[in-house]
Amino acid sequence: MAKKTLTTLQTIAERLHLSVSTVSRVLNGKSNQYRISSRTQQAVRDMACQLDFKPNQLARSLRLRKTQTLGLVIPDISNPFFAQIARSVEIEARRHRYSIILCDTQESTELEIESVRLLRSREVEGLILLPVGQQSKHLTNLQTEDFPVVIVDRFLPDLDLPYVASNNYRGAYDAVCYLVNHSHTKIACLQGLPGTSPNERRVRGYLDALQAHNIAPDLDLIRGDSYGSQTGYDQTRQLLSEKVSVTALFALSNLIALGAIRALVELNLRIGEDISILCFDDQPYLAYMDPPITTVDQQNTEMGRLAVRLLFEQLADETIEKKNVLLPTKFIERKSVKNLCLERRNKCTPKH
Amino acid sequence: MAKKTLTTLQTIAERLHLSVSTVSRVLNGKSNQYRISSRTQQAVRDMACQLDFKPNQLARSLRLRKTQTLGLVIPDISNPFFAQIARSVEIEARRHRYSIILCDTQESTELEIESVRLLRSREVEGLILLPVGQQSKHLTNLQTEDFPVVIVDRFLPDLDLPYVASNNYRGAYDAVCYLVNHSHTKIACLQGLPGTSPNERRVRGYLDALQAHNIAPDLDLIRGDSYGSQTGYDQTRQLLSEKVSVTALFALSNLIALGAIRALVELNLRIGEDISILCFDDQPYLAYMDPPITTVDQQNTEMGRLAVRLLFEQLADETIEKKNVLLPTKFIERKSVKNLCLERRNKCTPKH
DNA sequence: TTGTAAGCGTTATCAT
DNA sequence: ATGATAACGCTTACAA
Repeated sequence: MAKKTLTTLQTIAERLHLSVSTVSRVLNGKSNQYRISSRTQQAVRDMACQLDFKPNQLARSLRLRKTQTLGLVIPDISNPFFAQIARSVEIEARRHRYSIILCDTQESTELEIESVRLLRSREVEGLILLPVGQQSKHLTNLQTEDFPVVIVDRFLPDLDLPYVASNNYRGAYDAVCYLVNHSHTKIACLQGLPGTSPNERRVRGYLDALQAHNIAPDLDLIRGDSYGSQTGYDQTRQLLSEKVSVTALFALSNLIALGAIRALVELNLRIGEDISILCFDDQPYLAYMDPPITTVDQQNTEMGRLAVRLLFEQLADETIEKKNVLLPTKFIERKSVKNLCLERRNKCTPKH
Repeated sequence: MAKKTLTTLQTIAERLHLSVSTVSRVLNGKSNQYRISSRTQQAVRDMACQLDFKPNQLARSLRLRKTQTLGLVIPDISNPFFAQIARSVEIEARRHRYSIILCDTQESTELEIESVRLLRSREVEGLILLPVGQQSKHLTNLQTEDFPVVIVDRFLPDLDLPYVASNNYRGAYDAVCYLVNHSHTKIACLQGLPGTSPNERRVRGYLDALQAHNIAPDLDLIRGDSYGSQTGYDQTRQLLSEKVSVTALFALSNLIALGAIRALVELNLRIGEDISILCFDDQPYLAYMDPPITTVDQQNTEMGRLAVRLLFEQLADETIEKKNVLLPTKFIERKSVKNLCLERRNKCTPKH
């Protein structure tokens, strides 16, 4: 194999009988500042181009103590919800000439711990962290060392780190109001991962909306333990074998809804007729189902962009003014909820 | 703000009145090799732990000329197909203790060029590249400098770089055979991005399958110019307004199918009854549509894993034996294709 | 207008 | 069994 002889400042300098400093200065656009002759400038540039010189960012980073790199820690990049966030994070970071090191934690706190350590070891300047979310103590030192970080989606109640998330409470509250206004009172809640903030907020919104309409919540109607589709399927089958009076399902993720829908189809229940369904996280296909599914959409792209923006604010300012952002959700009405009765109930307003 | 005073080998060495070399050796598990006293070993380890020492990988990489990093270049990470590949790449890389720098090229060759340059500048040891795929000359120097790289999904005919992709030709061929065996002869092909290898191979499979059954292909039935859903919608509307006799649609991506389905619904055509549809790229929701959609599934996870494996083979061996892999697709029969006639046609076998 | 030299944090080579 | 030193490729005072 041909010897891999890479081009460095040294190489260029030698060929032109110059010092590395001069070459470095030219290539960093400091020619004017150092009054480098235009002849030299041209020669350096030409040679750099000719040799296809690529500055070694490693050396640069080491010297400058600046890596132009952010860490992105995500529970499951193959989940479209996370993938959309990842995309906007990458794009926004690149706008600032930063690169992204990606870690998929596979929904494991253990891998999350390892990932954060790894990324810090690689001297990333900051972290965009979508935590698994059920534990938080492994993140306390990020706080005490005030290492630049922005938490996204699932935040940690007992940790005071800046975050950006959807207004899950409000989104759920509004959704349940919508159901109630369509005269549903027996509404099951197919929840995601208990103990994670989006889940807790949504469940709280569900409960509060019911109470605001003087409907006594039945805690037994809250079922499930993960954001995946299997749970949606299992819980729906189980539930409908017990509680036949349920008229609507509120699924806390689109995958849960997918599972639920399969169960309903198997049970020969017509969606939007025999039973209504409504779910969190819009995805393109939901508009194409039969019937199209009514959803609570999150602003994924905005979430990613904002996270990066907040991170850069931390990197720039000495004064880290902790700023948390809750993005509004967007209710998308389609055809999966039946209006059981034509007269509307009283209008509703959320508590928080 | 508290001064950011990071712990280095130096710090530990000073505190223990040792040299950095000794500390380095202990922390790199070379204690035995250098016969370091167990007392020293213990002291070093304790201090490292106490100070929460994280070795600076930048310095390490620079010195060792080994970054333990791969570059992943992807046209659109928010596309579930790509996201699934990305995930398996990340997981497989991590198994080898490698990190991933992610670049989303937004389907732009220009950004692809920039990304490759950037990644090489960051001294990644190898590249997993999912090219935009319509141009290739900007990648020739990867070949001439034999920089370790594996191309995934879309490969470049005039470039001799190792790749892993699905057997798109065979997948399409089989799918069209299936349609023909269900007595369809007027089959439209809703294609993706022309000029990209998966598209060309699939179209070729489509044509060959028709010819193998003595059906003269009508080139006017091949429509479309991108993998997105808008194309699927537009082309389907257009097509059905012109060619009413078409009985089946073969969509070359699931997004195209989604668009097509919307068009069909709007036209009041019942899928699997009035018209049949079949598409590439299985996604979870396709099983839940009404009717469930028959698809040609690709082994995304395997593709990512294999790509990393091929890349590591390159990194290990001096002898770069170029190895290309075509993964078989998997035909998933559901309910979206109607059998127009009960007697079957003759069995089919592909040409390649 | 350009060169010299120190240093970023690590590891490898050669001493002792 | 441990230490001193050079080097990885780059930037930046400080010289000249």
